[in-house]
Amino acid sequence: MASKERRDRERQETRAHILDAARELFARHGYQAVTMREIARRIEYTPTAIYFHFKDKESLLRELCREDFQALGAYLHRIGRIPDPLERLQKMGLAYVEFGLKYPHHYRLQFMTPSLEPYLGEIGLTKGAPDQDAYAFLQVSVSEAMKAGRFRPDLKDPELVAQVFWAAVHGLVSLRLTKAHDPWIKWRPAKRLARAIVETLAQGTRR
Amino acid sequence: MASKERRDRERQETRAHILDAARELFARHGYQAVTMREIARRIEYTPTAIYFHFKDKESLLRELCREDFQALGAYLHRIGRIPDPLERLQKMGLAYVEFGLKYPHHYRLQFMTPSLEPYLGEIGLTKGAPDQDAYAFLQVSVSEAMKAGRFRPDLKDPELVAQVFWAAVHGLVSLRLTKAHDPWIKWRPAKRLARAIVETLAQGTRR
DNA sequence: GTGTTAACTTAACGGCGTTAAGTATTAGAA
DNA sequence: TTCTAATACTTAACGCCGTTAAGTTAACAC
Repeated sequence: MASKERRDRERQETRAHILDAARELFARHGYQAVTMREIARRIEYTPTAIYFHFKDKESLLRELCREDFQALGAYLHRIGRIPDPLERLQKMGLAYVEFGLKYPHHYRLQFMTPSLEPYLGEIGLTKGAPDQDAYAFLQVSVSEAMKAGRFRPDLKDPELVAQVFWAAVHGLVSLRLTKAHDPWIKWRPAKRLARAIVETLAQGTRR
Repeated sequence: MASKERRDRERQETRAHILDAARELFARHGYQAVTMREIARRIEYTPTAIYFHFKDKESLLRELCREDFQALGAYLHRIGRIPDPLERLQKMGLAYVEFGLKYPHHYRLQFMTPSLEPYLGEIGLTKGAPDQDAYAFLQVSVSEAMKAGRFRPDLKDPELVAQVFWAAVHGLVSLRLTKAHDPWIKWRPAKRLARAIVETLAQGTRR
């Protein structure tokens, strides 16, 4: 009957509850610091109940990460199709850094958490769809710039150039996240650094 | 009498034993995965014995890290004083990536482990000594290049440029370490990526 | 009305980092 | 030479953790 559907709905609701609690706690304290017991307490269930909805702590993480990758994809795709591919690449770089520093905990989970290393390809995002797969979007933009002859002639491999761009912006975000409060370093404002990086990349790859 | 010195020496020896065991286990399995009990087993003491020599697990990490920072400083300083500062910066970038990928676990501890975030300034390295403080060495080289008028005229802040260089090479190392086996990405060889990055940086900042 | 299943809870396991309390060995003082 | 005190440990335990086996309860199918 309809009761079956209601139960299904209720199941999805508690599932979502768990995810919400986990998301907030992970975001506030980091993956490692959060315990299953704490998540359970938050939603007023016993720890065991979570295991009825998720295999283990790591699958919680992966589920959240899947959502975050989609969010990043959308965030970058929002930039849209700026006609000039080099300019688009610069805007993407700025947006990437913005995303990373705006949602540091999401970013940590996605790109700085080793435990989820081998599973990224298996979390069910459609590879190559530019609005979901930010890396594909980057590749496409690099390829277009290359086809338009905007890069130095010795840069013939789009994948290589894409990886150079990605590495540079990721470096900025991840360094600032791990060494944010280190008195050893007198950090320049992130915005200025981001601009300097994307400009250097553009200048350095330009024909 | 002399027995005091012998005891001191013995104390240092077991201390070193603990550090050696910790170093190897951290390197093989990563900080989080290694337990104090395992370290103790390795050196045939009880777990409690470690606490006589070190405050807790994290101070083990910090002590090892101190050594690693010195190692990196020496590794880069080895490059010596190539007269042309832009060329020197490129060589430093390549060496940095080499170091990171050659000693991935050391690198992880130094630059990708959040728990040691606020203590970097307190681990007893001499700040500013170019053979110990790799960041100082980088700064000096950037400053020299700037004074020699090798950079674009709009690049007037040595600290900013140093941070751009660092971010780029760190991005390469850390991305490759966390996403090394991700089938999502078809990684280009690290050497080629490193060369492409330092060339792009040099081209992109050059006058 | 009875049996089955879904969605939980209770209780427990083995492991963790860490600490309080105890113990042998040694050093130096009386 | 005996006593005291410190050193370098060990034993036992605490309060956590992720996870699981077994039990419970309520709603449904027949």
